[in-house]
Parts: sequence; C-alpha cells; structure tokens
Amino acid sequence: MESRCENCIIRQFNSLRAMSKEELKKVSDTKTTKKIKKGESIFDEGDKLNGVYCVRDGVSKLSKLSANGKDQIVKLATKGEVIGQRSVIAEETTNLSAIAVNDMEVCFIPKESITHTLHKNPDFTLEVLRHMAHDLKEADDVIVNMSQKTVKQRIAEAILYLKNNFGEDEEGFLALTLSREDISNVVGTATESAIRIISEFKKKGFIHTSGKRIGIKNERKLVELVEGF
Amino acid sequence: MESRCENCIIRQFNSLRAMSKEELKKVSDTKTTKKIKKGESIFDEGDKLNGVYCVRDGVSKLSKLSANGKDQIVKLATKGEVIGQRSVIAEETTNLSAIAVNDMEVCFIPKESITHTLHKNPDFTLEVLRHMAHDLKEADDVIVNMSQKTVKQRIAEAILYLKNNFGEDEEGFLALTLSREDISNVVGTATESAIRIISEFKKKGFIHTSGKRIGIKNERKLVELVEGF
DNA sequence: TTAAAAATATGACATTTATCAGTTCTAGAT
DNA sequence: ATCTAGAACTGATAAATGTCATATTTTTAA
Repeated sequence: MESRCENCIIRQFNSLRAMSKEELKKVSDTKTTKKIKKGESIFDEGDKLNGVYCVRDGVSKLSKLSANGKDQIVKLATKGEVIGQRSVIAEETTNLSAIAVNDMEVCFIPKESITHTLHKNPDFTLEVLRHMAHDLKEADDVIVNMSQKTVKQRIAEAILYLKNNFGEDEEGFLALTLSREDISNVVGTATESAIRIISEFKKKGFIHTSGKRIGIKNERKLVELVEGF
Repeated sequence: MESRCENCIIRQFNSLRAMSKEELKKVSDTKTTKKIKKGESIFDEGDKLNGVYCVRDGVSKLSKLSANGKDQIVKLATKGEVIGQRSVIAEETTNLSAIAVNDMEVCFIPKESITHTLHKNPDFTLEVLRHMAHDLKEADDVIVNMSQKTVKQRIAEAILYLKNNFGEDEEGFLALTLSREDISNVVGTATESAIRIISEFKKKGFIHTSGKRIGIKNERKLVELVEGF
C-alpha cells in the first residue's frame, strides 16, 4: 500500500481530503502505521489519546463496557474512517474502547497535526464538523431504534446494515462476520436472545447460516420485519 | 431582555461567543425573536431549516415519532443552547422535532450568517465542533444506558439529570416539571411503567410528589440505584 | 489430526416490561 | 366554585426478554 498520505486513496473518504498539500505533508511525515490483530485493542475506554487513527484496512468496534460485564457496541468503523477524533477535539479521555474485529492496519496521526489544522483551516474544520454532524444523527437514530423497536427488529436491521455497509462474499454470506456475541452487543440484547432470533430467521427462511457466517436469503422479509410488517 | 446579540448574556454559554464583533453584529441584524407557547413546535421532523434557534428562555424537547405513535425524546435544550445546528451544518432536513415543554423565547438566526462564519472563522467552527463532540458523547452514553440499564435505573437517572441540569425550586421540587408521559419518552418506556416506578420511588421515600411535580428526598438512594446498588 | 477451548444452540424458567381496562385526581375553563 | 378533559394512577394479564443450565458444534492450537 501507498505510504504517503498525499497519495492514499483512503483519504478520499474522510475529512483529511480537505487538508492543504502542506498540511497533508506534515501529517504524512509524523504518522506511523500499525498492524492490529483481531481482538486486540487500539485504545481503551478512559485512555487519553495523543492522536487519531485512520483505518486503512479491517474493522474496529467502538464499544463501552458496563459494570455487569456487558459491552455495548456503538459503532463499527471501517476503511477510510477516522477514529478517536471526538476525544481529541473535546480534549477529553475516550468514552469508548476500539477493538479490532478482524486484522487491521491503521495510521496513527499525532494530534498536533490535527489540532493545528483545526485552528488554521476552516475548510478542514468544517469537513470534520460535517462528519460529526452525520455521526450524531446516526447516534440519535440508534437511540430511537433502541427504545422503539423490538430485539427481533433490531437484529433484522443489524443484518441488513452489515450487508449494506460491508457487502457479501462470493458465496452470498455477509462479508463482515461478527460473532453472535458481537451481534448481541450491537443490538443491545443477551447473546442467547440474539442466537435464538437468528435461529428463528433461519427456520423461517429469511437467512441461511454456516458456522457463524450469515447470508441473506429473503431481504424483503427482513425489511418488512424492521418496518413492522 | 437585551435585544442586541452583542450584549446578550445567553451567548456566553454557546458557540456564538467565538464570533467576531462584526459577525455578531450581522447575526444581531438578521435575527428575529419568537415566543413559543407550551406544546407548540419550533420545527418538525423532516423540515428543512433555514436557520438555527438560540434558546433565550424555556425548554424544548427534541424528539422523534415512531410508526406506533410513540415519541422518543433525544435531548432537552434549555437557555443558551442552539438547536437546529446539526441539520443546517449537514445541509439535511431535521431528523427531530422541537416542541416547547414550557413557554419559550427563542431567537431565529438565518443560516447565512452561520454558514458564512463557518467558512471564514475557524475559531467559531472549532467551537461548534467542540459542542457537537460533546453532544455526540452524550448520545453515546444514552445508547449505552438504554441497553444496559433497567427502566427503574433510567428513571432514577432521569430524575437526577433534571435536578442537575434544571435545579430545584424553593419548595424542593424539580424546577423543570415534565409530564409522566414526557418522562417515559425520555427514558424510552411505557407511560404506565414510568408512573408505576415513580410511585414505587415515592413509597420507598426516595422522592416526594405533589401532582405532577417531583422532589428528591433521598438522592443517595437514587444514585445507588443507578449504579446498581 | 485430534484434543481442548470457545462459540453456538436449545430448553426451562424467572423477571421485566407492555398492554388493556378501568378509577381517581387535578388543573384549567366556564 | 364547579364542571370537565386530560393526567395520573392501579390492577390484572400478556408478551418480551433475560438467565441459567446443559448439549452440541465449530474453531483453535498443540
């Protein structure tokens, strides 16, 4: 892969595209690339971040652990997304942990390059702001779904979300395979409940499975379910 | 109340404080002040906003209606807060409705003054960004609470939130009185469930009530409950 | 390749929460 | 002051979801 930010395609998908040539050069000169293995954490809840992470490959789950040992996954960040921005901007410790769902490659960008540009380049700041506005809308939608939809509807929605955001492989399975536990943590339910509902969907012919992999067989039915028949 | 933004105290609490004298003058010249009666809406889900609203007095609930007629309140905006920012920045229709919880006075600021400053004054843009980063963190916390806490815990938390954010009156009641229905919509539960739990708190001596008003009698117990004994 | 570990799956049951059907209270209009 | 619509409340169920116990399958790693 290309190692100069100026030439990195990933950049096209995030706010870094609003940086000037010089700003980008500085980022490129100070960034470091890291490989993170499946299951390892990029940062943990409560950490003070010294920069942001730009995802080049793989997927990370952003989640928060509760007292009773349960995890709530708030977001899945994939290729092109920048994580840790919120904490760096607000100058607070992170409220979430970032754990690799599969093997990842990320670029660490020290916060100085970012904060300097935030103060000097309104185009960049506005671009970051727009991204954050989008994230906030999504978060609001999640809140509403959590309170107004049943677990069954939320699981159906999660399956459709995985298809729309990560696609399917040649065999027709979701390209991103999450464990049943991760699915339950996205949806906010007990693992057994998630498993039970997935089995039910399988019996009804909405999906097919092979091990932990899930493939969609009847998308229409899933959509109908999400929308309440 | 003062009618020039330059002299408005409210401004101290929101991102407008990062505007320059000239920018503020322009805002002041183009803004209009509106009075909104309890129960009236400032804008509705799906509206295209031509500006933002700065709350001078009163409280607005930002909520989303679901197919089954239930409302989820995502945020309560009070004196000093600016609402509608997210939609104006993302150039999208609003995802939420804003309804007055009590009589309100708001200033409408046409979006031109805002967007112009967003492009020109990085201090302002960064200030807005910081506020949005804060809102996003709060939204994440709500998501986690919704999935990991019981209805009882969430009601206790809501009562504490109301105390911490809106204070108490001379008689020891929460200064902001929400209907039981609104409380249930904040917490994401059925109105009857909210009522039942409030009655239980009263029986246990955690709170006292008078009509719809609620006062905290044993804050420690409520805090313990939220944290899981 | 195979044993151990981890994840998935299923049943029985407990708990939480929603729903429906009423009654009582309260605030605002007359 | 009193009438009345809308809140607030309560009880009886029903439905959804969580928990615990255990069996089975899949994955991992020796």
